[in-house]
Amino acid sequence: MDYKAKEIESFWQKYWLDNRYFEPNSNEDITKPKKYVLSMFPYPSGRIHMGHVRNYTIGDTFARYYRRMGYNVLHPIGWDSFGMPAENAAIKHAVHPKKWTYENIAYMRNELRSLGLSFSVEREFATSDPDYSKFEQEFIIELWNRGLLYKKKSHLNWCPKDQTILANEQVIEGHCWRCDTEITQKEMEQYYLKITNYADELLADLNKLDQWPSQVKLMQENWIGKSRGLKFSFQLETSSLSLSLKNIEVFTTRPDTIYGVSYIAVAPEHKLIDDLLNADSLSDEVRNEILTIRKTSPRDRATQEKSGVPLNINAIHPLTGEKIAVWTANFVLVDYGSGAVMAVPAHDERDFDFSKKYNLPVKIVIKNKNSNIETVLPFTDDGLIVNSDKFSGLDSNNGREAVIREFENLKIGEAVINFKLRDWGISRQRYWGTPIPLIHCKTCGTVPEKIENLPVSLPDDVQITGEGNPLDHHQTWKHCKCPVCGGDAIRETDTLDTFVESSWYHLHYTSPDVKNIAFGNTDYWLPVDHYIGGIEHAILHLLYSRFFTKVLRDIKKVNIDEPFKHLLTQGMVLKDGAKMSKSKGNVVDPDEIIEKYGADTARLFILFAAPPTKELEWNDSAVEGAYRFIRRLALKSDFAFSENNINKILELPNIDHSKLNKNEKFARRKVYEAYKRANDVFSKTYTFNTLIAGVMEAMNGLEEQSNSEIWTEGYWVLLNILEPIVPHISWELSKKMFNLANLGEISAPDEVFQLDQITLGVSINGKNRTEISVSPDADEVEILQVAKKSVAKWLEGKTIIKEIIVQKKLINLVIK
RNA sequence: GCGGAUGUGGUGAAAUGGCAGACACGCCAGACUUAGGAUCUGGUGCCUGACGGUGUGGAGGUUCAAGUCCUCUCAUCCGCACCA
Repeated sequence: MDYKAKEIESFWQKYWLDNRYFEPNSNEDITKPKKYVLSMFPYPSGRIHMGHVRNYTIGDTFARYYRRMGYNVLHPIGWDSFGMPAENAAIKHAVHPKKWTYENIAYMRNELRSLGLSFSVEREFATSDPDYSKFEQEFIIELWNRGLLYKKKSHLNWCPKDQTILANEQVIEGHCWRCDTEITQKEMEQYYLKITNYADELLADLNKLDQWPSQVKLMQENWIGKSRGLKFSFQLETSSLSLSLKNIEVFTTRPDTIYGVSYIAVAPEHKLIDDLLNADSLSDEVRNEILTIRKTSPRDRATQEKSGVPLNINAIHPLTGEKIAVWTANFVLVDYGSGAVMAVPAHDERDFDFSKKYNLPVKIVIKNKNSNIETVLPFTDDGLIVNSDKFSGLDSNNGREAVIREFENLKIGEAVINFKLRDWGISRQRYWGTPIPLIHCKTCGTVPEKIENLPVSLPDDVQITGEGNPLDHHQTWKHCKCPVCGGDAIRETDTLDTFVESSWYHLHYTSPDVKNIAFGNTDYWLPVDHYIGGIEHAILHLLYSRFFTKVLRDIKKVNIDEPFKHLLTQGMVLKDGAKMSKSKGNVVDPDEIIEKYGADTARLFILFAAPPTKELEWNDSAVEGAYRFIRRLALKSDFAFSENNINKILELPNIDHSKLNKNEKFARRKVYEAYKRANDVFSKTYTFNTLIAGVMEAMNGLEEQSNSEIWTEGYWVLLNILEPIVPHISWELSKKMFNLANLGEISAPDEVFQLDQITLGVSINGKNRTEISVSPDADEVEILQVAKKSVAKWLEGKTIIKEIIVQKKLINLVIK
């Protein structure tokens, strides 16, 4: 048969669509086992790229495999369609974000279809659809009512010219990306989700994710950053001053170094500084220094040299009563712990650098346990406590507990747990996002919109210029009535971070009616069995969706703790050793590849060139190779089935294995080995490249013989294996030859794996010398006899001191 | 700096501690061809004329046996980056 990729592919794509072949069975009394396969949904940027092709091909391969194995498969797609690029396009090309977004979706939907991806059409949605916003706004209101959503002031990048907030990536070397104006920090009220309430559970439940890559779990663990330590206060010597603050609270994970404190450092934003500025007790020089640091963004501070100023005020060490100087320093973070640290320069690198710069005292309180080794400062490891009164002589571990107990007994401190994880800021001062469904009323305060008024939809009549927030300028949208008292009120003009939409879209796909129902049979469909996406989402998206799942569980919407059972993080697609990008000019356009070779070739190459988790190097001639293989598959089908044959073959031919010759037996074995390997790959290793190699070996084996029944059987099995990988050609041939009867489960006959002769390697002292061929029933004595004979020339004049036989593999003779 | 991953032919890559390089790309030689960027046959880690030797970033170690396990080290990539 000739291979005409285009004809075959468009025929089957239409066939699948017309027959609703990819729609899951949504009857409520579902008895079939299910699989939920999900590739991360795309942002509709305009055109698909090779990363998408890889992502969706991997997902599709799982989905098709499970369908073939008889599962009820949910394999949906949608669009993460809110976000900044639409507004950028609006600014640049004067096109409305909605128009731009939905046109992109229409185009990309066709691109994905041309790859033969088996997505459910009926469950597709875009997160910018008002129906989706409606459900999301309901959750947001619920969270507000439960106190999990709250307002807090925080600092944002502000462009004074455009009167707009800028995202970090819009700030280029401290200047606005549009107008190049120097940005400033502006304090504004922002909305936060209390993800920190779930910090402990998010950390602990990582242990349940046994099918996640360990490095993703580790990244999340570090991001959550749990640490245990001592919280206590230093009394301030404030006799000469009237300050509202009488003491400074600090947090330390090293209570064992408590006797080594030589100064205290507070963050420049610490309340104590406000007090001192108000009390006017600081010199102009110190005051200016503090104000300079305060103006510096946290990002810049991180790269600067450590610096600070003394505040000319002392604190009292709670155990020794010593006076300790209080400083402010640029490296102390205001929003971690209590915004102040006890500095132990001898045993902390930051404190050490700082003390060196300002000549502050350094007191050694920890020594290396091996006393022969001189202690090089700063010594930050655990060790033996010295110079610490009654704690001297303890090791760090015991010392920490002892000091904590002492503070707790004296009721001047306590053991506490701290997290690096901060609450999730979800408000954005942008147009193209889900409106936050809250209303500000002068008498009632901030109140949620009535549920029956949802969704709060975006107004279409806006001008997007990049200056200010269009919603804030829209008078008829902005002004409304208070849902509580009916008085004049103002809508919240902030919209939600798009990470909110992507935190629960996987749950919405369970709905058989995505426009009207938030969730379908969640108990049946959840969790997602295979989630496929880029490693770049290892922290934020995956943490937020885990969080959101737990929140929705707590408000009784779903009944699971973790949303994604198996996570497969795909590698990047490279060309010439670098990530494909326009600026490098190394982009390969999926549409062109499909046009030239067809979708099956693109899919086969992408799965064959590397295992899915590794980087994939694009190689034009290897793509040709993939194409050649598919064409060979089409051409050689003539050996298995004649097109003149009107009767299709509806069951496997009955082959008498014992009557076959060597090559025929070999071909059969290779075919069924490929089948076995395919099942292994889908259930354990996910290395589709080796599965394809197995199929190629089987094809090579078939070509070494000419028995047409074996060809027929070979095609029956190989098309079955290949269907998830190269669906179009597989359906085309399966239909022609077998009326699709081969696309179900297959059982491999045992006889094909039985060998007449087995080959064993013979080694001497571990070095491979030759190989022998024996009957599979040969006993050890016989095997050794043959083996020794085969290596006689190496044994001459030597004595064998050990004989090792590894079943079906090799013989190793140790000689002297 | 901390953490993680990866290092195997000319290239992409295979290999439950058991014959390293399966499968492909490329290359070489040949066949069929007016022609070949089609197809088919054979070859292809490196050194050597051959016997043979050698070989999985480098150095050690464990083992009858190491790409695989352990220690140290180098390189590349990725993530986090003052979290007290």
